[in-house]
Amino acid sequence: MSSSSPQQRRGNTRQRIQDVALELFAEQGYEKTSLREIAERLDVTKAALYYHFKTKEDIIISVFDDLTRPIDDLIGWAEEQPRTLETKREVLRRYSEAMASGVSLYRFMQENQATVRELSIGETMKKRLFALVELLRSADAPLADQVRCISALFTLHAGMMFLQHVEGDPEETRKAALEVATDLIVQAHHRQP
Amino acid sequence: MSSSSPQQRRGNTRQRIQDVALELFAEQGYEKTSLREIAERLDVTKAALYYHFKTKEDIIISVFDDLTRPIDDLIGWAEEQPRTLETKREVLRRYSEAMASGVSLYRFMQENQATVRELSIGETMKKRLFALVELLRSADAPLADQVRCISALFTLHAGMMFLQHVEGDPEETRKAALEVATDLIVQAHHRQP
DNA sequence: GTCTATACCGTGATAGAC
DNA sequence: GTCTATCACGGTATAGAC
Repeated sequence: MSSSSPQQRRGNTRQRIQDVALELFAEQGYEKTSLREIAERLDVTKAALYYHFKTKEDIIISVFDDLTRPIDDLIGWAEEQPRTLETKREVLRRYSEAMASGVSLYRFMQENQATVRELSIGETMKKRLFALVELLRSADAPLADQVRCISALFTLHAGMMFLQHVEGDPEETRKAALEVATDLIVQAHHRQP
Repeated sequence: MSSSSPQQRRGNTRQRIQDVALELFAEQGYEKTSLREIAERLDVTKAALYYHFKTKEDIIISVFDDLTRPIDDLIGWAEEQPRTLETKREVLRRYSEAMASGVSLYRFMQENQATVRELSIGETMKKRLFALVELLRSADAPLADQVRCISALFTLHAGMMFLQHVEGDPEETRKAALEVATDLIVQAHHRQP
């Protein structure tokens, strides 16, 4: 018991910046959160942040990279599977779980789309979303069924964000959203050859 | 033909500020749009804007009030109707149309949720969304069916925003989204007594 | 290698002159 | 009704203390 005082000694500063930043970004929005505020919470100066990260954008990029690897893996896995209904169900299941274990980040992206769109992570996220839609939909299906696939994805988001504030048990709500989403892709899937 | 030159003479300045502001807010996001930029587009100074509006927030509030009256009317109308399936369908139909005729505003609210949430219009919008959900759902229905009602609303949003960039004819896409949304509330409705 | 002090320019906002 | 001047705060940058 020699070192390590009020706010932990060292080495973990970078990690602590990421944690605090994500928390505040998700709570108050990206632009409304100032670097000063992040620095004050950690009891350092603004300039200290610039030792660990080149810019404000860099902070959120690093968080994004760390927390969305599961989605990347999921897409990689799914693209090597046969395009069966069961594969699609599994994609939704895993996507729902991935979101649940990174709520803050997904809430941030949901509520700061205008910001994210101009950031470099915007392009990345857009590509992944398209990849997911591509995995779920059948190109020759009627337009309504293609909408169903996208709607399924949005339902999972809605289930996490909007519903969480209204109903009781989040986990139960997540399951319900997953059920509805699955239902949608089942309908869309069955109408194809 | 005496007055009215390069940029229209007068009296409509307030209106022109609203138009330009909404356009830029929807395009680049609320925070990324500076008052200087708005002023420059109109060929006046920043301070001139402050004659017409107390704050930046006041600008978007005024636009919001002007453009969301249809939703307010819709809710008022629906609350006096019998809670039948046909009423619910009509709510979705009109909501979809209302969004179509105010795309910029809805896109702004969709992509700047974090900002809107802290603004006074956030509370108003939240109340209206809840009112709409209340009109669509049946309190005693299973959780999954309640999710379906919310999902229906989100599907309309998705149909307007996300899909618009991907597919071809926006009007056709809107119709498809409306179809899927209607389908969802039909399912939810039939499972109640 | 980790941080502080300090300064730069752009932002929303205000007061007061024309 | 519109402008100039001025303000505090935002992200960013660098020099240098430990």
